[in-house]
Amino acid sequence: MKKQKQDCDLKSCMYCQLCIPEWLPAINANRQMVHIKKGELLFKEDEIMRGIYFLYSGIVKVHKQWGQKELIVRFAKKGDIVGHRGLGADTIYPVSGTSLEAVTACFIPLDFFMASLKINYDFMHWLMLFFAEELKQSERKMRNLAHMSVKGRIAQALLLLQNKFGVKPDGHIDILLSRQDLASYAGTTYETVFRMMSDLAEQGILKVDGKKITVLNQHALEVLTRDE
Amino acid sequence: MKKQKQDCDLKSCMYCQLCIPEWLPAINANRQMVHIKKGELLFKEDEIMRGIYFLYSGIVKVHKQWGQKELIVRFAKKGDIVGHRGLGADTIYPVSGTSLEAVTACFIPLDFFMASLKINYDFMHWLMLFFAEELKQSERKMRNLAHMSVKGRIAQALLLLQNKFGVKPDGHIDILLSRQDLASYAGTTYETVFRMMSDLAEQGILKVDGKKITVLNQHALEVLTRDE
DNA sequence: GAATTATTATGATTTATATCACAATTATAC
DNA sequence: GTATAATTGTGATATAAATCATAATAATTC
Repeated sequence: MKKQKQDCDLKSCMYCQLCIPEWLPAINANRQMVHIKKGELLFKEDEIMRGIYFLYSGIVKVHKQWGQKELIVRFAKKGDIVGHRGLGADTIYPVSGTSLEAVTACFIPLDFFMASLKINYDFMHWLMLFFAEELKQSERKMRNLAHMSVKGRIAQALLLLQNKFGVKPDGHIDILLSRQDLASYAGTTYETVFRMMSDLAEQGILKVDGKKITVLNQHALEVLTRDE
Repeated sequence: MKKQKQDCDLKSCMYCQLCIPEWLPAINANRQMVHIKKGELLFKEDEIMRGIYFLYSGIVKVHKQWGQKELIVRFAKKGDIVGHRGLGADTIYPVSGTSLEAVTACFIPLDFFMASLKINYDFMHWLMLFFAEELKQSERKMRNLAHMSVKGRIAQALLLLQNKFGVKPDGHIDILLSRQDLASYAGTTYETVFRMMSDLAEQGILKVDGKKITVLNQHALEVLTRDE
């Protein structure tokens, strides 16, 4: 991972948008542009938190390990904040961030970030509500892992991905994931993902062409995510 | 649920501790004491958020439903904040709060609570870090549900309970849960909880006497929560 | 562009854990 | 203090989904 000074427009993330204008020069002086290639680590689970990242381009998967198995807790794209899960009682990253395609990000060192919070009420308010929203989503997913069937969780995962990344002109969800990543996101194995997706394709609910997945019947997917 | 004006010392929760002294009279004017009996709802999943609660006494389980099944995401005791999961993009409670024993709580209406945040930087900062910490814990549990065995999850649940509620002089964890509640906390069924606990008792790791559970070998439980 | 590595496809087999069933307690209510 | 409901204990059975195995593609790398 290389770091370099380089300009961004200072208005493409919530940090720059919500900090007071007088603070922007300070941000400019403290930020570092970070470039990583596809498949590289941006930050690593269990390591001491160095700071926060705001993504300029590319996609990052945020994941936790359990022995050989992983669970993807979130995907982040342009404009998103990542690394903030390290905040709290200790400042150890509880997750890793790995790029799925080449990533450019703005790195804010932890001490400067914490100082920013003291000055910028609006940003801290936003961050607090953002954590609240992520907690909601996390607990919804937790319940799904505990009680929903695998097919329901895969349906839910596809709906969330479509909602976050949108679709290309031809209709396929605008993110290309390996079966293994999809499995890690839905909390299952890639073999099971394969079987369930074949099944959904046969039923005409999905169209699957390699990594390009098109939702043909969104309502049917939503029904699969309902209880009972 | 009955509400009544009644004094508390205005210093038993983080809200009163971190708000500026000048704000305390406003808190005093807006808070409402709430009393509910064992097994009653304090707030209900999917309902519009009315406000936040701080517990004075009793224990509350915070839980989500999935059809007939439930998942307990957290237990709260004296001093703890509950109902804050309603904050975020919308203000719908994503969970229910049910008392496990008679509860007295301080209710703060949502609009006054939001106003408090604007005035009291220290409290908002604490709340933000509290959300961050809860998100960490939530995602750890999420990973456990996805990849850890049931026995590991039960061991983890017992360790968390012992850590939060402590032990009575005779050594048993200072919270009495039904097997079903323990199961809902560990993300399994009460039959499986029973079997696993019998097993752990046979191995001399636990002592189980009705609802009184004593951890005899904490290290052995911790080993069960490790990966591989 | 050949060689190596990773991903995808697919069936067979195993296993952990839920579900079902019912008796025995224990708690709660009237 | 008896009646009713809820919780606990325990074995038998079912099943969803993981694991194992192996071939077929596809994607990197040198």
